[in-house]
Amino acid sequence: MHDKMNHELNPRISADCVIFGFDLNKLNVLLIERETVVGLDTYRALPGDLIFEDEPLDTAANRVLNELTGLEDIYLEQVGAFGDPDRLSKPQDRAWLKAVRQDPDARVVTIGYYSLVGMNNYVPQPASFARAATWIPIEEIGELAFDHRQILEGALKKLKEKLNVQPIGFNLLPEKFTLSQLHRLYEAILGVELDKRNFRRKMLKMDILESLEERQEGVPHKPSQFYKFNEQKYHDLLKTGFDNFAF
Amino acid sequence: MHDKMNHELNPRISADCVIFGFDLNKLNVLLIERETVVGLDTYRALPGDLIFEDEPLDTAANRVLNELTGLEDIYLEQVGAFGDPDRLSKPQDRAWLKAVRQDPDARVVTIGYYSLVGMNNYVPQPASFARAATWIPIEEIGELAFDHRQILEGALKKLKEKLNVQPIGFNLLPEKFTLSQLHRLYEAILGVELDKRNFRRKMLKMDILESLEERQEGVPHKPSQFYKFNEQKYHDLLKTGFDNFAF
DNA sequence: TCGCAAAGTGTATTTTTGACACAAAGGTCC
DNA sequence: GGACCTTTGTGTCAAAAATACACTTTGCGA
Repeated sequence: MHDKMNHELNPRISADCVIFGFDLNKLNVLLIERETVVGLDTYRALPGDLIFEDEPLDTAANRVLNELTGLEDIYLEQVGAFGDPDRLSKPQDRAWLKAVRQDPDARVVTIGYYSLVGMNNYVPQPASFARAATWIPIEEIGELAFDHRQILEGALKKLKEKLNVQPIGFNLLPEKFTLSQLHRLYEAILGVELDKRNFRRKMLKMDILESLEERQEGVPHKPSQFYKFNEQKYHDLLKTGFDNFAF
Repeated sequence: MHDKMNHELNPRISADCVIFGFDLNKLNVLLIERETVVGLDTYRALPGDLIFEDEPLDTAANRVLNELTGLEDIYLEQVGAFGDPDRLSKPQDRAWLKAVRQDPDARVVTIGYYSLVGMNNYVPQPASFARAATWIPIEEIGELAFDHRQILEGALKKLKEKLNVQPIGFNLLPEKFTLSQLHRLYEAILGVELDKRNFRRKMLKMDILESLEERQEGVPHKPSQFYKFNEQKYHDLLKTGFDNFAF
């Protein structure tokens, strides 16, 4: 819209990111702790901040995420807009806003995003106003700042829906993984038990996994086979028409 | 956030509505024509406008929709936020904004919504800056104002997804309808052909329709049976756990 | 070597899907 | 009133998919 770049903050619009991670056991979410305002407890929060005036929304989400946690180049999927006029009105949040925002009373509409990352190859690097950035198991997440709890619920709902339509779970796993890990991942996300044999049969029938020579080592039980996701086969499958990814 | 009401416009955030209607034959969308700016053709547009400063997003969407088309008390589902910095930069749009907006250069992020209404019991009543409000068959919709085309595509995608998860189609039909009408509706939304017998079998097996005594009259062929949607049975079904609504 | 823990595997039954064609009803037109 | 047109409404069979279910294998540790 403007010819010159305008990297001022847009005081009315922010982006918040729900980053899911999987530690091969439980589903986690990346949360930050804000710099403490003296004399007040502070909630954990989703990484998020105001966008720039001339910045596309998803670019902003990525930038903000990077500034607060060090995560880079993540594919973010939009959850939606959250715009309750009272969404910033909890006392702790008001205090924090007064401390850091130019216009702490402004109404801000936020755009929620979510993504999946492998917890292994990423160590949170808090910066900016994030005093800490930590993976928290999803069942242990209590109250969050602002309406972040609501954004989280929305993201989780979208994630579940998506998982029944696209085999996105691989983004949460290391490149090599076992079928049991994938199985646990599906159970963690969907929040239900899935029969082991039926899960394996269906997953393998999709023919988007490649079994590797390698097997687990040093485990005190039968070592399991490693697999990797075959993106090529997946795309071919989509082209030839396939839709039955649900469990 | 504020104690006193603040019905000023928020110059940065708008709401746009994609209203789907079904004329028992084709899927339509409710579009408005803006007041013409002298000397310029103008595109059709989705009903939409800036929100108020203290207004929840969905309230705003409903208000705006009502002001432009007369539609009232519609359940609107969010499509998402659309915030490309260049989304208002087409020349026709710029001219129109200059004519009507206080701050025509402001960057505006819009929140898209969609809904389904019965075309029968509603006649568009254009008002405000809408010179006309008209149902347009979805295949005949050409270029739209701003990024409204993109919002429309997004809404249609959500609608399809939703239809495979919830039998929402009934909202588009009169209270009494025939299975053929419902069949055509599904085909219109999903954009595919569905086998008549298989469609009927599956739909009836859900046991959420009630067949009425009444049949069609005055049609030059075998008259068809009327049905109505049984909301009670539908909710019971959800409680006992059912998920196979897809076609 | 015994025990433990998780991996890995097959079958039988039921349910769902998909493909497919013809008779029934009512109006229209001559 | 009979021929014809249009849309409704119906059943079966075969293939595919879902579900339920239990025991053997492997490797480590004690």
